[in-house]
Amino acid sequence: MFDIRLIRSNPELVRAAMEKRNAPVDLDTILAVDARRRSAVYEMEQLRARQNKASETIAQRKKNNENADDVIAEMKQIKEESANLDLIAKQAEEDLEEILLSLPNLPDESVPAGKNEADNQEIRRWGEIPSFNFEVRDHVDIAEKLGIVDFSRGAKISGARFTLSLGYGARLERALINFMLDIHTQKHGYQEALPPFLVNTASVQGTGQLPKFSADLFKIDNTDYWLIPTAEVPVTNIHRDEILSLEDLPKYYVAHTPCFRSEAGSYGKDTRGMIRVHQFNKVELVKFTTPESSWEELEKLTANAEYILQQLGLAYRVVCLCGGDLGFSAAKTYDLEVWVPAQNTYREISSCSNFTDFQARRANIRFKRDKKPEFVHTLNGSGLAVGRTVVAILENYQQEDGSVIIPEALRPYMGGLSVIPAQT
RNA sequence: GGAGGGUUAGCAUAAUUGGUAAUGCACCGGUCUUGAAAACCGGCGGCUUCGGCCUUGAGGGUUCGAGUCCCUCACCCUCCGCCA
Repeated sequence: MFDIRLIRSNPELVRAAMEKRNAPVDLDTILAVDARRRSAVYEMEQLRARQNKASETIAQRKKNNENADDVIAEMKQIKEESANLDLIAKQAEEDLEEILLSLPNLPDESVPAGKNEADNQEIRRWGEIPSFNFEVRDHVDIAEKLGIVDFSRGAKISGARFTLSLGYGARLERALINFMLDIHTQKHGYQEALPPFLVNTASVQGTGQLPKFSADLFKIDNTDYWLIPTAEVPVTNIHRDEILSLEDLPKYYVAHTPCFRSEAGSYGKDTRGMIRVHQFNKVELVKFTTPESSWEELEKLTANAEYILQQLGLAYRVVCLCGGDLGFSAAKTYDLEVWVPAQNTYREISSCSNFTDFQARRANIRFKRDKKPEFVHTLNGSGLAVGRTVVAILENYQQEDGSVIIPEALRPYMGGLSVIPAQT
């Protein structure tokens, strides 16, 4: 949520920031709505003040057993006047709120300018891209041959963009989930959370998916429940409408949940395989921090996600999203992109963002260190997207005979298995 | 699903027939003190055009006036029923 006072006091800064995002806004209209709202509210308050005075008089007279009919008559008249004013003021407030809720976060100064994905800035690379002396297969071929993912039955049970993992495929997902959770809880100091997968409208608005992006979400009919598109939603909302104490910060949570996405508008994109599906597993990292420490915490969070890829021996690069590619709520985002051999390119496997006080303002998450409560900063990042990690492992560790080597760090979680054997 | 009880500031607790939210703890500032504690004084939810306005789970209604009465909804607790 945007702070209207920032727009009032520094419209040029806001204008420049939104241009960087490639999402120019009509600040004059906003300021006009704000002015309208302020004068309407002021007018209404003046009338209220009269009302309160008269009301006091009535109470006083009644106490003294005096007649108050004249004042009551006056009050009735004021009431009629105020009904209309009240409506105007409320409408103006709603108008402004609607606009403010639809404004994206301000990008940080360090975010590179740019229109889209092509303008993102590569920060660093890690690991060696594997070379194969045979024709590489994509994860769909590999998985089907191994009998560990059944795409057609996934489609039969539910529809397109749903997968059914079986045997070692299901085991591999479970192993990855446990592996990631163990590292983040034991090595990186995150508290494990297992949140609800259905959340109410207030929660989805708190993290910024609503009201603008309802089309990306699944909604349960006849209820106020939405399927979570990421654990970010329930976990960030753990502290909605709360005031934390300074000693509570920073707070680290890690959660594994399935994620549900409608993928509206992605027709024709990644239609094959498990890169883009309606339901996938993800281990998510969420942080609540003080404003002054959030940038440092973003670097640490990103490093925590990278550590998983390093342990798995998967080559990746870190990319800083440019203004035009930045998500609605984020002030800055690093994407981790893992090497996908069959596509001969890097693909997103984690997205680590600092939301500054944007979500905290919407969800009313504060902390107290002096007199006044202040908004916390929230951050989150995938640590990692499990389905895409499976894709990366299958493709990067494939062997000519169709078998797939299990990365060493993962073997304890696979009952000691070192290779998913080829089917004969 | 049924019956009953509840939701007031960071926390905890008040508020005759409807008369305009009181108090304690915690916290912050001050006085006092070598320093601290205690005591005392002030502050202690949001907004403000500094006149004020708003705030008792949410939204409506009745009324000149609602924490209080009525309706709808959410959540919590207890019991009954059903259930993995």
